[in-house]
Amino acid sequence: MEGMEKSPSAAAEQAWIALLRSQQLLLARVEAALKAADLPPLAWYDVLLELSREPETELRQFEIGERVLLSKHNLSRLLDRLAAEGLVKRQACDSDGRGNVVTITKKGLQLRERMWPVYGAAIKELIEGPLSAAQIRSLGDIMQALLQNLR
Amino acid sequence: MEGMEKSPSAAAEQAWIALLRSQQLLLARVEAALKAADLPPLAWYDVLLELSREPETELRQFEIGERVLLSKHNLSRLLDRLAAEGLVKRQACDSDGRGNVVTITKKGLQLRERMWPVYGAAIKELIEGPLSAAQIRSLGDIMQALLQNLR
DNA sequence: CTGTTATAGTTGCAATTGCAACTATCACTC
DNA sequence: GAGTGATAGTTGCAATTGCAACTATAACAG
Repeated sequence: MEGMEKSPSAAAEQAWIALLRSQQLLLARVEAALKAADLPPLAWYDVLLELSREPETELRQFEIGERVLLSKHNLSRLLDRLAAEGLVKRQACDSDGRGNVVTITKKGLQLRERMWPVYGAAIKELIEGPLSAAQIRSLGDIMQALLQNLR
Repeated sequence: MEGMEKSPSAAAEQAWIALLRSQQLLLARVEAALKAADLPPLAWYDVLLELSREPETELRQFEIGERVLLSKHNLSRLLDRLAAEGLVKRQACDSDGRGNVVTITKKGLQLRERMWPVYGAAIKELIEGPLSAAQIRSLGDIMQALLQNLR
């Protein structure tokens, strides 16, 4: 009764564990690189990046939350910090009295630009270093497939 | 001057982002599955698993830390919780007066066994569901390569 | 031995996260 | 337009994490 197993195959288990570990270590490396350069954590970058895609456009808070995968209360307080640093501006939304719209400030744009070289270099080293171009493509495809499955 | 770029290629960046996102979502799914079954978080499983590989053998605290990728103070307190629940036993090490040795209890073994079906089913669904056998092999290989690079 | 440095682990404190409860507005139905 | 349920966001509180300082032992050089 092959297909009825509820446990994963050995290959899947091994891949899962390697995925878990490497992700943990990769993330730690990136965070360490940012910290070493006296820069804020990755979560700040993510939010700033989303906002800087179209710097003029206001984003609703929940839109940011969807893109960055942050729970709303969590995002609420992250934005508190970002706003306190003058990196974003949060205003009441006139078309929806419950909500806020958020825009990035000049200072926020600048910070994101300062973060990117450090972040980018880390990605380059950690991904392009050990992997061939074919592997990178393959990694991208596989991760996309995993993501599809999570919708 | 192609090779001198400090930014990652578009493919590498895309793969990185997909990796980041999928890992985040996968982990959330697994944790949610455990919680839904009234089971403790994944970190507990990891520690219990390492200890249950040879249930008779005592492990030094730092050995657990190495295998589970947990900072020492973090592990120290996680073991506090596990010990408080009677899942592990922590004793002074006689061959090294600074250290502790940790063993898993019957109750700890039983908990790990109760966790595995839930965890395993989640892995099966999340990894084997969307990926072909070849992709799973490929994923394992790629993650290994990334890990190698992190030594 | 004695002094120095490294290792194992714990603890206090601040920052972050997760959860549940709460407020306010919106959208929809009757 | 009053009532109901959903949505956007905030807040309080407890649990977890990260960091730095601390204790105690070990290991090693002279």
